[in-house]
Amino acid sequence: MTNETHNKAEQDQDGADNSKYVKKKLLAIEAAAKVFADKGFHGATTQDIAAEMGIQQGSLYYYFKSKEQALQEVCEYGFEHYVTRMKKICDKDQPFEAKMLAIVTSHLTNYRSKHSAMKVHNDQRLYLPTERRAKIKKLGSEYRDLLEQVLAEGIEKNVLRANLDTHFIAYSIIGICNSWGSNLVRDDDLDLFDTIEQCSDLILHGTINTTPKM
Amino acid sequence: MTNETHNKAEQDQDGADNSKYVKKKLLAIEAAAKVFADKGFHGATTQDIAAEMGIQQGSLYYYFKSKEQALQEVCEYGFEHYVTRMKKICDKDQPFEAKMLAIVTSHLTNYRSKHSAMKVHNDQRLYLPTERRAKIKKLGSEYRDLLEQVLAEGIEKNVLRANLDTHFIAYSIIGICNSWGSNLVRDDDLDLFDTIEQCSDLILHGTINTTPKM
Amino acid sequence: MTNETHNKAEQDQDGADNSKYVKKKLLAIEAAAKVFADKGFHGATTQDIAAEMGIQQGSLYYYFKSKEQALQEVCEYGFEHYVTRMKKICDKDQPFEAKMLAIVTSHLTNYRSKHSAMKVHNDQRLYLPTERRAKIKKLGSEYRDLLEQVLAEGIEKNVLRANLDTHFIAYSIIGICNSWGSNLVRDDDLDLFDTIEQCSDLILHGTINTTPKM
Amino acid sequence: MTNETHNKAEQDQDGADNSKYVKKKLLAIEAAAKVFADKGFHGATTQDIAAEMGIQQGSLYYYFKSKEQALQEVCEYGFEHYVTRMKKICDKDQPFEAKMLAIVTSHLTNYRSKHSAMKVHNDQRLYLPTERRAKIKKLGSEYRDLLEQVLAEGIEKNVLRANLDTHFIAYSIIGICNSWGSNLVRDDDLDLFDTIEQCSDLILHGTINTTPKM
DNA sequence: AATGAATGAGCATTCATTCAT
DNA sequence: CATGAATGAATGCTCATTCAT
Repeated sequence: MTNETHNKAEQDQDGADNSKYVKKKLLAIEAAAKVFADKGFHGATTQDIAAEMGIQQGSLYYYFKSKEQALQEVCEYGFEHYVTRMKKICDKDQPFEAKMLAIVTSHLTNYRSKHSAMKVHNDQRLYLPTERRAKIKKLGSEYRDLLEQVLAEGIEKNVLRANLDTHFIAYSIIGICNSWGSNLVRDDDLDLFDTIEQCSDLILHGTINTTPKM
Repeated sequence: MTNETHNKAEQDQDGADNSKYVKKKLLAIEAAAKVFADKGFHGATTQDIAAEMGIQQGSLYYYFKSKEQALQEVCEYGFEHYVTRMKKICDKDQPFEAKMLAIVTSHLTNYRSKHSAMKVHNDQRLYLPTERRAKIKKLGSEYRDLLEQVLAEGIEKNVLRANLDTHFIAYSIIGICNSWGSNLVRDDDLDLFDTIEQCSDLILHGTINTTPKM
Repeated sequence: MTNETHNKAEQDQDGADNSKYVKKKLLAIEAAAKVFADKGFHGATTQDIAAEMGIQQGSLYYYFKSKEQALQEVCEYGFEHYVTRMKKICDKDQPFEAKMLAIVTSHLTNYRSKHSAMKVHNDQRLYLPTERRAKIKKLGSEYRDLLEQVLAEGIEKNVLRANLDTHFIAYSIIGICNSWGSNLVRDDDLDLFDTIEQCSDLILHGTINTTPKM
Repeated sequence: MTNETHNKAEQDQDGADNSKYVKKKLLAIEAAAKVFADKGFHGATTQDIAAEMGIQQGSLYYYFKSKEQALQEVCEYGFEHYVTRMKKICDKDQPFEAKMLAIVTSHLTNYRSKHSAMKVHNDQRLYLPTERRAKIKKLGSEYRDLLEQVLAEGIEKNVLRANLDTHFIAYSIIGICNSWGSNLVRDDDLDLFDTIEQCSDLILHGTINTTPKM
């Protein structure tokens, strides 16, 4: 619990009807996310973020103690429900293919809804000092671990090839999904469900034609 | 004799024995690449680059007219032999699998040799103003086009599944390779050839076990 | 509410009680005028201007968007009430000699009150890019036109010699006045009214003795 | 005689056949004059001057020890034959009107031939530190003194009005001439001899019509 | 809850100057 | 004579941050 200062920017859950603050804080995070996504952390100015919110530059400090904290919060926000959702998917008793589809869907859908924050998480989190990255890192490994478990299960059940390196495949899946996630953010015309389907298909079946040649 | 401008930073191809300049200019590009890769374009300072080269900040402007131009040159440098190599691979008369392996090898090897410049190209080129990105963009599409051709060939020869969307697959391959490329840059212990093999395998065969269950 | 830009330096006429800003902005213009007059536009630093105001260098940019804009505003300020006053003089129904005296008085008095700004207008306005000079140019021609009209009237009424080139004389009057204006700025001991009288006398009667020789 | 250093830039009259150096040095002064006239002392760069001469920036230091020295030499060069010529005019036994015409002619002609240097002398000499201005100042007062003598003579001979303040008139004449000199530099279409005539006429006869009204 | 005003450190860039070759 | 290479100090400008109101 941060009880060192009484700066509003540090107390997030006062319990009472600070609902107005909470709502505006969310807007602040989203504004920061958008601006960081567009210009990068160092390329963005607090003035940019304030303008995006429609407030004055100085007022921003009511919501964030510093620019760095804004980045941290954006990254955490972009990753928040992520692991939670992944856990739910893992816990369900479903065939491997269904799980994989659910995972890809979850990943890419997140890009479309919290797009900016996700992009910021992927591209800009490295500009945070190590201390600030702790929570984000933990979430990241949790996510990867869960994914690896799903893959291990697949192998065990003989659905996946026995010689697969689950660590490698997990990274690759995340890589493909992030890559398409960026495209989804950049290109509004790109169809979400089509992309999901194609990603899953590639991950599952690769590109080689396995039906016997005639 | 270029007697309109005497700024070395503007003349790139004098032909004569300006080999000393050319050599140091290359060092400048590599220093800039390293610094941009580490800190991002906006997070890096010209002082950082100069320090990396072992010269004074002001002297850097003997080699680059501006920080932006440095970024441009790094991006172009990182992509230079890229398309050339891809063309060579495409022109050879080889089975599809061999070509794909060659492509992945080329892509990932480039990351290890010109690692920083490649990373900068991928992550920072968007911070260049559109005019400066023209050449880079052209190289990018050429690369993608060549890759799509290879895939189309594979489909035609019945090596690849007929229902593949070459555009989608091309993007995905580039996505996986860049994702692993970043890992190769970040983690020196990662084995290059192992990574190459696993990437190719995933792209070709996916994850699903196709041998009949017993 | 201007909510597109929140840079004070861009909003000049808010109307409301931004009187504090307006007052300090005026001080800023006068400080800039003094410094530009002393050291020339390129020889002056923003640090000089800030020091003259007693604020920090960076704070200067709250009042001016750029050094160039400061020069522009100083020039316009130095010329502002100028044409207005000239118009009033022209409109009055007075004999030519009285008008000419009024014009010289107005010109030289302005040097003493807004001395620096006037000097800057005369000596430094050429360092402004053409776009920034538009308003200043317009004011300048208006001034000259009015002066030429006064002269034309004088000729018409047979007070002035018929063979005078009004354009040439107008330029010359401005030349003499500016020349003495500079002296007035440089030398505080110079008597304003004496200078005015002598200037008018020279312009009107030249130097030649017209009383018949004995 | 400066015999402290052996820098070529300080030895001007070696006696031998340094005619090549002398010629190029003159070109250097004229190049500096042009550039200073266009951009002002502080606005001009040594690179500009070198470019104007067609040499490299570093090579300029063969001709000038410093930028300031270049300014000094330009100013002196622009004023050099000036006083000499004035002396010749004064010494001749001519009626006052002829002398005045000769003076104005000399002044304005100089602007057309050494135009840039003259302009620099007038507008930029103040940016020199006091020590460097000694010679220029001396020349300036000599010039003014001679002019005042001519005027005093005119009064004595009853050609000029007895109540004239020679000091004031001398300054005014210089003021008018410089003002038109600048115009001559700026506007190539302006007719030199027409300007000379009109200036003399204004100085001598003023603007007032002295012929009795009918 | 928000803002206007100010700050001060940092940054890209310029430029006069030097000097070995 | 001339240049290429380098320097380092200065300068315009930006921006995160603070704080009284």
